[in-house]
Amino acid sequence: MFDQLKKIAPQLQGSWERYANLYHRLEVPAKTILLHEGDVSKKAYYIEKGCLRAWFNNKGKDVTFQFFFEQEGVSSIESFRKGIPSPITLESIEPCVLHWIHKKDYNEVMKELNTIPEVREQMAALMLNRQINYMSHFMSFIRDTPKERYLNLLKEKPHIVKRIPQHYIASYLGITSVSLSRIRNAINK
Amino acid sequence: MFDQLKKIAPQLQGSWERYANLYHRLEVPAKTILLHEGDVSKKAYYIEKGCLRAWFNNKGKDVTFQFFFEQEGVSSIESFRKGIPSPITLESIEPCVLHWIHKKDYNEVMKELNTIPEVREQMAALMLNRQINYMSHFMSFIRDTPKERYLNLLKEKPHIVKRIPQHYIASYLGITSVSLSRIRNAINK
DNA sequence: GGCCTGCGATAACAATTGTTAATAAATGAA
DNA sequence: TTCATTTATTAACAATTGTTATCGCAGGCC
Repeated sequence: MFDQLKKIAPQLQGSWERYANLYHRLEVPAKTILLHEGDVSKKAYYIEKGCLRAWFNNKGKDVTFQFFFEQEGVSSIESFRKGIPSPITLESIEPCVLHWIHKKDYNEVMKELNTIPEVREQMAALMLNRQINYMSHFMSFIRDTPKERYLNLLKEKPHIVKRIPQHYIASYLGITSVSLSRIRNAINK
Repeated sequence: MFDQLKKIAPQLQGSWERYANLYHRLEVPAKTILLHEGDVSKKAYYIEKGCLRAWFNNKGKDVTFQFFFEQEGVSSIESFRKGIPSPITLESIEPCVLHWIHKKDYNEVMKELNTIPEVREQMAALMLNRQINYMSHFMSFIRDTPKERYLNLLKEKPHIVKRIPQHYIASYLGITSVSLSRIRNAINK
């Protein structure tokens, strides 16, 4: 779970085990809600096995916002870090093996890690990359047609198309499942 | 230019003037390009007066990505911070009074500021907020219709609608200027 | 003033997407 | 296995948006 950080800050030696003990293992079936839209998030998750989606309710329909897979950390970042109501729901798509940490413990770990300049830089770089990812994802929405977005997804993130039910992908692409079905049909010709 | 930071780190007293001297004043007419798509950014700008837009070329048409106004810092963040070719062009919309700083100097200032925990926290919070802004902007694209996005813009950021030519706003909303004109016509009834 | 350019509105038609509904296939649980 | 639920496809029609082109207006520049 801390593989990357261990390389950067080996001087923390004994601390890693202590950190790992703050995480709690959790197995959940598919379609389990881990955080409800509107609630304040107190837990951050790490995915050992399975996948999740973040979605929100829009006029009675659910709109999928993002997917998460193995070896990824998951939270409603604004809710978890700022203590405000979450704009999104977190839900398992497949049966999952997760590890969660309480906000209180997470903050303690971060406090310690932040004393190490190398780790701090690494964290800042991670945040920058996350921001750049959101920006380029957003750019594709004002640049490309739904058909182009689907073809991009097939090329750039085929694991999503292979693993995620199509109607979730449709709303992730900003279209209806009917329209995605038509687009797929048009491509196979 | 450092108003916010002065409150957080008054102990830097004499440094502010030194920092301010690293900035160069620059006046430009409208439609001046400050950074070309594909070039590596070496300068970050601060807007004293006027406004800019970030746009990129898509199949011969330019697509506006973001607007910037007075008292805002502007750069192609991935190009400036990571030294990679910029995915966007920066261009003035109105005649502007700008202040720019060279990357080398910027890094020096940041190095000093990063030694102060309070400033570091403030910077991290700023980055977090930027990311949250991009996320919620993106959410509006998979949630709302073009008409709803325009109505949101009118409500949330009326200064953009008042000040920016309509065809730039259209591509910012992900639609053509013809379609935006139709939407405006439909609203006025 | 006269001219050019940029900007916005509108029309006509093509293309795409949304909506609703019906159906079929796949999946999962008892 | 059987049954119920979920998921994907297709059709028909409505609504929206894109494309192309024309027109009028206002601002800036000579």
